[in-house]
Amino acid sequence: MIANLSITEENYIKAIYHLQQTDGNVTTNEVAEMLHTKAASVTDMLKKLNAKNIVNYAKYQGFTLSDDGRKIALSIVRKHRLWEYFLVEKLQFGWDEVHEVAEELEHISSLKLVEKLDAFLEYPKFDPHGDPIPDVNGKMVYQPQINLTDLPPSELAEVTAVGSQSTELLELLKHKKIAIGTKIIIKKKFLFDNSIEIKLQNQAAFTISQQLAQALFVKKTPNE
Amino acid sequence: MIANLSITEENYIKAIYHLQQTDGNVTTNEVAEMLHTKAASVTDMLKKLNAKNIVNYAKYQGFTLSDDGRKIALSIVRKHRLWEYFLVEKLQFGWDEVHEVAEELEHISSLKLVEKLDAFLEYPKFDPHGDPIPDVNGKMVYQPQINLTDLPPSELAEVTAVGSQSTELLELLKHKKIAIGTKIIIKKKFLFDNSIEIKLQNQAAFTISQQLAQALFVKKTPNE
DNA sequence: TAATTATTTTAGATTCGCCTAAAATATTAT
DNA sequence: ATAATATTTTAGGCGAATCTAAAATAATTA
Ligand SMILES: [Mn+2]
Ligand SMILES: [Mn+2]
Ligand SMILES: [Mn+2]
Ligand SMILES: [Mn+2]
Repeated sequence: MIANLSITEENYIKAIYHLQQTDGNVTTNEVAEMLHTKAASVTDMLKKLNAKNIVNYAKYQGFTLSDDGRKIALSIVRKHRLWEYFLVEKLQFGWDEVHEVAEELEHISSLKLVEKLDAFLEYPKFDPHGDPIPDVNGKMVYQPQINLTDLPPSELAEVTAVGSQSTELLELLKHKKIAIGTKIIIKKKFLFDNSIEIKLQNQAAFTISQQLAQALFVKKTPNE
Repeated sequence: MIANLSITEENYIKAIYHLQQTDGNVTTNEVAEMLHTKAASVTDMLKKLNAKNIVNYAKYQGFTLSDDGRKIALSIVRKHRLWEYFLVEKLQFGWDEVHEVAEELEHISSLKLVEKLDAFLEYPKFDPHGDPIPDVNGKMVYQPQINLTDLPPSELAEVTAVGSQSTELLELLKHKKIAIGTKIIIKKKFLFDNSIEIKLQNQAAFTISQQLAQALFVKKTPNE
């Protein structure tokens, strides 16, 4: 059951995992776009992963991860998010700076390292972007959250996650002083451009774009 | 000046660095042996590194690192030893378990990561095996130390470093309760097999082999 | 349904790191 | 100095991961 995969193979497996979270069945072009490579390269890799029983693949039909594939993907996601947590909490990185570094660290193979790191960090449940960290067995906390655009006006909510790790998004959030845990109330929705007027604690209300609202996930907070 | 080297290239550069510490001029076969590869592969890589001005190489003449090459090597050694320190001091690894993991971690490219890690560890000067950690500028503490075989009898000394990171050596040292910092006195040298009778604090004297003695480096301690 | 367009796969090359076998060069022994 | 041996380099090839261009298949549109 011990995998011994190349960094490239691991990156493909993780990409397929993330794509099938939203899409179900994954396509060649989606993977190519996500990994900044070409469709032909993806097909080559799919044949390899299929031969290793990591992916269920039939020509022209799309594909999904096998059970083994999903386990591997979860172990990579686990490492990625644990390292991100380490970078932010222990090394004082900004939450907008950690993704690229974790992209490398997630490929360090030592199992012992992951478990010791997890213990050192005291078994965190969420990474700095609000995404759940799988445990040793691949289990993670399900956080019931909704998109900010689906939050009704006047209800207090708390930011739980962001929809992407792009520098651009995180830069904007930093400027607007919005982070994981920030309390938010929707004041008004504008139908013209789907922009939303929101209010944070101890701050004047301001308006954010539809794009930004869609990138924010929240959970409703008991209005104490 | 930014390098962007493959992991393989980095491993060659580090190997050449270590070999030239003892040998001065380095040979193809030495590198091949250290990296468990073949002489022909080393020649291929030397051409590449020569083209990048990382090594001074002339056919059949042996080679050394260029100034650039040395800088690169030092930055890899710095990362390797910082990570080893991290693994032992923060994650509670044994000193005999960290070398292989650091062999991977040393290739993580983020400069910011190294500096933040160094700060987090409070700028350690030596790794768990007693080897000095280069600072950002490649400078490291010179520790005047001698081989245990050169220590005169009856002089109190302290173990400062070990000559290799092999599991076999570290296992033996653990069993004999010898570590970095351990105080040692030589009781007697046996000419027949160059074995040495030594005594540690609060322990009965025992004899160690020539091979083991050669793997230990010490500094003389003011006999308070 | 048939034609057009989009997607996916194959074919054929390229680069990197590695190998074995043979040739070139250097070293050592006679 | 010449021969034998050791070391290093070259020649030629292989697998992994990538690419472009062309062919195969699927999906969409007319
Ligand atoms: Mn990655
Ligand atoms: Mn994250
Ligand atoms: Mn290495
Ligand atoms: Mn070390």
